[in-house]
Amino acid sequence: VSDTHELAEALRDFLLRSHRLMDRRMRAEGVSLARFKLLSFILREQPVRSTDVATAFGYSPRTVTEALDGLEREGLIARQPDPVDRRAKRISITPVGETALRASEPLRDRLRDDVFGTLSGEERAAMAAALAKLNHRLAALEAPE
Amino acid sequence: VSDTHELAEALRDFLLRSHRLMDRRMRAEGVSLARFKLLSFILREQPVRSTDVATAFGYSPRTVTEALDGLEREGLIARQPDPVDRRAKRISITPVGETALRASEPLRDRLRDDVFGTLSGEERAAMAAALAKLNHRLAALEAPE
DNA sequence: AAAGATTGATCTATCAATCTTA
DNA sequence: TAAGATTGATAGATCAATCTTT
Repeated sequence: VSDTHELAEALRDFLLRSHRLMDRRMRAEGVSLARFKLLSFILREQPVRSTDVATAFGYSPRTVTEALDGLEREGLIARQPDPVDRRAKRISITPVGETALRASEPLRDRLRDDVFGTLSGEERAAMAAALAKLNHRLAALEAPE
Repeated sequence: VSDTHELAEALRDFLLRSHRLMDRRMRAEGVSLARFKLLSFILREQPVRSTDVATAFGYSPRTVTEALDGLEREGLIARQPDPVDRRAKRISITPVGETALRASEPLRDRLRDDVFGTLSGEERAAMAAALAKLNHRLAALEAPE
């Protein structure tokens, strides 16, 4: 297939650089992008279990425990024993965590719009459609039974 | 700006998952995707310095030293003192490294074509054009003087 | 046996600091 | 002073193994 090489490179380049930019700026005024996403999810779905986070984000269990440890260490979330299942813990966001989340939200939105705003509505739609195809194909390759 | 949220999520989701897939499969028969890229560059440009690698990939110096340490530990590359600049080292690929690189190449190409092959030529071209715009915009934001 | 959570070892990446040489 | 390379501390992600409870 022609020209997939350059396309893949450009895609990876964009991810790496946009992630670096957003992370750097967001961290300076509150929470990193990765933490922002976790906190958003926890706020929306709380009380939530570790395994729910892993499923929702497609992360490995290890990644989630590690991330939650960090958030808990800084008092942004709390873990409490699940009253009905003694294997599980219920994760909730703290007032400190909610404040940090709210503080970072406008910056995140502004940066994202700054970047994606260079595309026209048609271009964004075309890109979304292409990504949907790609993600669908990827799902097929991941589970090749 | 409308619908940038879903677009950004889809993009991030695709990159995370495609990277995981390629890395898993490639590692099983040779080298990871990240190492593959480094080895390709070193093979093409050798003898090369650490700072050249950092510049070419947009990586931090720390990332490069760490990566080269790993490659050297497994005998895929060698570092030698630069004869004319005693601060520098010249990095070259070893026969073992070249073999590992060649072994992984077909797999990498096949996987990439498997994924991107679901898009038509027009779709790939549109996506490449959009990414070029995005990367250009990102560069402007990175250096905001 | 399977599910929920954690831990150990490792890779890829960052920032910030340091050391040597130019 | 600046450039080339390294090191220390840390974040974010993987796989594989373990421990407790269902």
